[in-house]
Amino acid sequence: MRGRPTIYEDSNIIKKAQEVFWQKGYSATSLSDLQKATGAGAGSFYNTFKGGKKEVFQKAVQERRLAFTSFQNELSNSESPLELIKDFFRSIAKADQNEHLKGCIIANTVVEMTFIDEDLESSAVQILKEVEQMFTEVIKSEQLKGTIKTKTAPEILGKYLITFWCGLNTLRRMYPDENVLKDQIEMQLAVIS
Amino acid sequence: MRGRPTIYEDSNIIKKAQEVFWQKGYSATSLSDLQKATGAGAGSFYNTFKGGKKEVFQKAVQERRLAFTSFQNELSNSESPLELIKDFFRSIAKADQNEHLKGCIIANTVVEMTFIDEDLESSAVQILKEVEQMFTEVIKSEQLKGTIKTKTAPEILGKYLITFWCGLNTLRRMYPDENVLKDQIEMQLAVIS
DNA sequence: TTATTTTTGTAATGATTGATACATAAATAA
DNA sequence: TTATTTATGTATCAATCATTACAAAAATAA
Repeated sequence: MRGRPTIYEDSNIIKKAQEVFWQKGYSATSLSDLQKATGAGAGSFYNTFKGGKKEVFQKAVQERRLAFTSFQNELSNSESPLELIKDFFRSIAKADQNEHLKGCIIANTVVEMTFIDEDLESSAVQILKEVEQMFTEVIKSEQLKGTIKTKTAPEILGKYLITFWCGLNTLRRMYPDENVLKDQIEMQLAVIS
Repeated sequence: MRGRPTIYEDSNIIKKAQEVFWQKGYSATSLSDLQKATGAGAGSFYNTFKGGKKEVFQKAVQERRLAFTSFQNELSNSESPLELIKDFFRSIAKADQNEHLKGCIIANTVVEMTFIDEDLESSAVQILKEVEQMFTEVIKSEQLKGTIKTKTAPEILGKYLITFWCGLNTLRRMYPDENVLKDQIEMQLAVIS
């Protein structure tokens, strides 16, 4: 292949940009912030991402979506997928202070982008709905197996869990404290049993 | 009193500014946006609020806090405060599309301001904690009265409700639909009984 | 070598940001 | 009336915004 070799890999720019977006959100992150974080100057930046800031944000969000897809794979190989989901919630309590304050970039995006950018907002909403659907399906199957006694509709319980996820996104910032969060998470998970 | 009479009342500027902040958040709202919404030019604006944009945002948030204080008064005069709280949650489902998308300005602020402005973030967190405490106290008293059977600690149930409130803040944007929200709210309120 | 291609770094773009300067308007007090 | 005070409207500020322009760098192909 011809041309000057690439120093700043697309994937690396996205990763570094994601870190900044995750903390500061979309509007409060400047191109200057991104250039500092990625090391890439304006030349490389716009050569790689013609769509500029917005394209990189979209890709940072989609990058996060991959983590979810990967979790979905774990689920399908698991013997007790519900326990996997519960353990995932439980693991949140153990995160460090900074992770608590960062929260979930997808949930953050829904809140920030609602009247600002419809594309960014709706793609974040879609991801949350996919996660919700995953919750719902696992619950439905465990109800059939009889592992879950509650007869509440799986669609309601799936929405309950995604609501919890989004609520936890703020509770973590109010109380970035393992002990507080641990008790809350156990209490809310007990509803699904 | 001497001097040219005031056209743009402080309280009116704050109200109009709050509408914009509520929709667009802090960072994405420009002084130009505020001037259009309030009618006040830069002269009046900075004459009234020496602290500029940030001071007005603080006051818009505190203005919202008054709505909460007023609800607290209703509560203390009520014979069944828990039912009042539940009805408040139930009323959320009936809001119109735009209100759903706006969500709660306090919860929004916690998410947006975390790494941006510590003053604004922590004052929003404090308000959420006050609301949580109100929940907790009502639950505690109803447990003593025997109206609530659940023996779960009132502190846990209070945090459960504030977590629900913040989760609903995002669920409403995913499903700005009365029927969907109604069922979810009933399901989550049923936990406190 | 030379031509071609791609990336990089830097300088500049015009627009917008939040905030200030300041003259004028419009009231009251003396 | 005249002096004083306060609010308003407009012009302007430097800083920053996202983006573009473009020449130099650094590789391969011919």
